[in-house]
This record gives sequence, structure tokens and C-alpha cells, in this order.
Amino acid sequence: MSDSESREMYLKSIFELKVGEEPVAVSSIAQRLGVSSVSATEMMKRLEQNGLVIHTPYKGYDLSAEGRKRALVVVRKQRLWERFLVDHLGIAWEQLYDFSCSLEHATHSQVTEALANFLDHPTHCPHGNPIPGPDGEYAENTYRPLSEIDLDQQVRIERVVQPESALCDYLAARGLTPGATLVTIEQAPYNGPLTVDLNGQQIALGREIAARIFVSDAQ
Amino acid sequence: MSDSESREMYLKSIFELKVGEEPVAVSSIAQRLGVSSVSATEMMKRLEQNGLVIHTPYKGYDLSAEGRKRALVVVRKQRLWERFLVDHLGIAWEQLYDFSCSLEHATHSQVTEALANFLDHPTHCPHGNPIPGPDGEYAENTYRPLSEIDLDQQVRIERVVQPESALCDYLAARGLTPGATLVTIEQAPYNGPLTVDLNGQQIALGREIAARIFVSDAQ
DNA sequence: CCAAGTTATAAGGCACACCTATTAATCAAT
DNA sequence: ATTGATTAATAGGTGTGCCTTATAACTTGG
Repeated sequence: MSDSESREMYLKSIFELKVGEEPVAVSSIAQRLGVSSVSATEMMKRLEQNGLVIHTPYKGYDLSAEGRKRALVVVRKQRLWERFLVDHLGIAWEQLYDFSCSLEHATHSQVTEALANFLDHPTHCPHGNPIPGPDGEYAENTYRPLSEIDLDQQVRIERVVQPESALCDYLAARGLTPGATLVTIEQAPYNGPLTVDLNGQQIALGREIAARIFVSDAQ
Repeated sequence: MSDSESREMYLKSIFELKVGEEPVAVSSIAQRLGVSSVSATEMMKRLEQNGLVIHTPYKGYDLSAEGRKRALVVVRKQRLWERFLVDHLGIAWEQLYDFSCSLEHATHSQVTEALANFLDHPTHCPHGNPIPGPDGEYAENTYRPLSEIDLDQQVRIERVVQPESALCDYLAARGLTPGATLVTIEQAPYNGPLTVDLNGQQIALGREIAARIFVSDAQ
């Protein structure tokens, strides 16, 4: 990978991994990118020197204002490409993330905006995630993770976060894509799987997966 | 640039620079890619070890069958993207080459074929160059370079080879794009400029440029 | 055929994104 | 307050794509 491409991936990872208020741990960044913690730490130092991230020792890293801006640019490119790939090229839902990930780094901003125009300025990617605006506007929506839903609730899948192909392969094979409606049936103890019912079929989902599926009430 | 991206650029350069039977000189490859001759030689050695190029000492390099195949894959991607950029995104003709050049390396073959399908399998890029087929079919067409046309001939611009943006900026500003019809007026001695008439306007073209513009008879 | 110009090779370096292995610092929980 | 786990920092190393400078090998034109 090239210099700027790597940097973009690191920034995007922090953006994607950030959930609550806590900074993102180096270890999780390293894991996400498939590199050692040392390598990730090295890169984070470089990014810190460039003012793109902020370090809280022994806690992790956050994006600075500038870093967030850069990350949003990349995310915008990726999610626009995902729309194009699925809407116009007919690429399978579970392959989108990987294919768009290479394209995102190779796309000049002028092409990005022309693409947004061509696509008629979509607001969400095929995984249900918001597409950042051209000037960095980003409204994180407020769906709740499936892992936090009470039992016997009927819910609708709204978004899948960190939708890399391995996860999406699994979900697509079971029909767990945005728009699907399911009912929470049973939560096994000791952080065990959550069983849900999708069209009469029962599926047991690990907690990590359930935490990445965001849902809304489907009354 | 990354490893494979660089390699692709080297292979593509040889493909683009190859004109007649002569192998392509390292110096011209180096010049095209903006690297030193030593660096280019280094890379050519690596490519030779991989069986992608064939060396004729003190003459230059040629693509092997496998190398040509790889180059054609890259060229196919680039030219398909150029069509998309100009036909659907409305990107200016003179910017196509640069923008498509980044995309070509980031495009999975599955996406390439879906794109070809979306574009309805175009045969030529916006510069008039043939788009290689999915299995490496490539028919070099037989137009003659403007630099070899007799005087007082009316000709039509069919293709512009090695259409990097610097050249295309120059040509687009003067209306010298594929489809334009012009008349050869005067060839200055000592490899001087060729003067042509385009819609009553006289333009003096250097020989290097004239050699990159391929034309057909326009009776 | 010989000198001028190209081309090739060799030597030595730089920056980057990675790596492993080790030690130091800090946090959290008993 | 000490321990055990996590996180950070240090040292040392790899491969790749680039660089400059210098020298050797070859081609070609007068």
C-alpha cells in the first residue's frame, strides 16, 4: 500500500471503530487493518505529528477536526462507490465493501462530486450508513444495536456497521440485510448468542455480530 | 506508489510506447514515468525475472506474452473508466487520462466486466484508442500519424496516443480532438513544425505532437 | 575505426510501511 | 499497595521503490 492510501485507511478505521466517547484503542485499529500493534502505533505517531489524531496515553486515539474531515472524505468516496456498484453495476451486496475500498483511494475529489451528481446525491450506502456530505456534514443516526434490544421485539434492520465482506457474506447468506424484519427471541446467558426469528427461521447470532447490526422498531 | 501499481504502470508504459518493431528504450520508459534510468532499469530487471518483459541489450525491452496480457488488462480498465468518466460523469476530455489512471489500478476484474456491461461494451476510448477485449483481444488500428501525411491533405483526427493531460490540455484548447477535420498546410524544414488549418485557423504543431495524432483521409 | 553518445552495472543511500522480540510504563482489581 | 494485564516504547530488521554518482560496456556516425 502507498503512503497516503495507508494513512487514509488508518483514519477511516478510527472513524469506523469509534462508538461512544472512549478513544479508539491502538489494538483494535491494528486488528482491523491486520497489522501489528507496533506498526499501528508507529503510524499513529506519524498521524499525530501531522495533527490528524489525538492521543490519550493508555486509552487510545481520536480523530482531530482535520483528521475527521479527511476520514469523512474517504468514507464519502467509498459509500458513493458502493451505491454505484450496487445500483448500476449489479455487484453483490456482500462484495461492495472490498471493491469500493480500493476505489475510494483512487478517486479525485472532482470525480467524487461528479459521481455524487450522477447518483443524484444519495444519503445512504447499501449497508444503511449515512453518506457524508461534500463539506463534511455527517449525521450519525440513532438506531440501536440489535445486541441491546429487549426480547420479543419486532425490529427492522437499518444499518450494518463495519461491513467488511466476511461479515456481509455471513449476513447475506441468512437474509440479514437492511430492510429485513425480525423478532428477538432469546438471549443466551454469559454473553451467549442472541436468537432471532426471520420469516419463521431461527438464527443464533454472536454478540459481536449483533452489536454491528442497527435496528429500528417495526410495529 | 505500491508494488503492483508501479509494475502495472511500467507494463502499460511499454505497451503505450511500443510503436514499430523496435524494443522500447529504457530511457523512454524512465522519461514517461518520471523516474531515473537507473530506477527504470532496476524495475525492468524485476519484471524480466517475473517473465513479463524481454530484454534486448542496448536496444530496450518488449512485453512477453504474459506481460502484454497484463498490460492489456490495465489498459482495458483505464479506457473503460475513461468512457464512464466522459459519458456519464461529464469529466472534461483533457482530464480523463489522469483520473482514469488512478482508478485503473484499483479496479477488481469483476468490477471491470460489470462496468463494461454497464457501458454496453464500447470499442474505443474517448481519445479514439481501441479498448482491449476481456480476453486480451486487441486490434491496433491502422491510421497514420499526422506527422507522415503529405501536404494539402484533408484529414480527420481519429486517435490521440499517449494522451496524458498536458498534451490533451494543449490539444483541447485548440479544438484538436477526435472527429476534427483539418488540412495539412506546411511542413517547416529541419523537423520544424507542421502547420495545419482547422476551420480557417492555422495551427503550428511540433513534430512530437503531430506524431501522436493519428488521422484518416477525409475526402 | 574511433570518439561521442547510449546503455548497463555497481555502490551507497533514503523513506516508508511493515515485522519480531524485548523492556518499560501504566491501569485496574484484588 | 501489589500484581497481572494491557499499552507503550525501544531496538533491530526486511523489502520495495526510489535516488545520485561513478564506471564499464556497447553502438553508431563521421
